[in-house]
Amino acid sequence: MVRAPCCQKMGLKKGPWTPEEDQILMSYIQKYGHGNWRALPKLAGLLRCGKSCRLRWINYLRPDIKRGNFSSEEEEIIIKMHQLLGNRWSAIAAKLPGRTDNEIKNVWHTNLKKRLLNSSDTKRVSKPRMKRSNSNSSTLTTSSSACTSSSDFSSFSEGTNKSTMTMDNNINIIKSEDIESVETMPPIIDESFWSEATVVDDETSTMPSNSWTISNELELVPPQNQINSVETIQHSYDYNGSNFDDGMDFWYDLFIRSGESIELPEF
DNA sequence: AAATGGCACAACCGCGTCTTA
DNA sequence: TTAAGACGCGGTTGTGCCATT
Repeated sequence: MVRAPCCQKMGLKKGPWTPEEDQILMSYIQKYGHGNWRALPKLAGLLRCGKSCRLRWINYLRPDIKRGNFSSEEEEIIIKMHQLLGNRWSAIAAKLPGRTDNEIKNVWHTNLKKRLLNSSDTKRVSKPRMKRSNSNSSTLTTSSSACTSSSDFSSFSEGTNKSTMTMDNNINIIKSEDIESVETMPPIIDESFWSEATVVDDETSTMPSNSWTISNELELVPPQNQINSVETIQHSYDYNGSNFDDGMDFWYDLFIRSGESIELPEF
């Protein structure tokens, strides 16, 4: 399939928007809505491509855009969410009403990233991964491929040849060729895995020895009686999974409550 | 005062995903 | 089921402003 470039038509304007163009776009959308972005510029009388109009509206003209510097609270949320989600700017933006993904991305690259690098060498910044004790770590992958369905994970248990196996809620599974024994597979996890997870206060609760837990370092810790299993089977969180938003509120809450650990349901 | 470098922000580009016919 | 179009996202680039030399 051949994709026609968005702005292939000659004569379409590029570059900074003028106040007049802004006005035209704003009044058109306020009057008719944006509908079909591709058709919008023609209908509105703008010499821009639909993509450019969409971006201008979303990043600048929308009435609910919040202007001004980011508050320290907002920056804190961005940092924490970035630890959790990686460069999923739109997902991060969803947690900051009035802020756009582009804006957050800019703030991150020009400000927060450097600050974080300077702040501490020891503090964890990278994507958290499950603890692993397998020395053959180089064979493991952290694919960013999108999760598809929990059945993928089930089929993995049956010993397919897929190079990477993924499942809902973004537990990403390593290459099947790294797996030596099906007996060492972790239990199959379905959608209830996350929704049933509960937050446990470290101060007052004792973790059951047969439950998987998430440490304050956000690493998935196996139950003590399954420690040996994780020598051959490893999970890692897939922050780029396209279905991740479903469970994001849960993770967001977890981060906001940083310092607590959570208990996952028994498999 | 002019030149230069760095920063912040807006906008573009390419690609993956979703939707529709 | 599949091709085509539209949308949305993340990476990158361009540009203007400001501080420094």
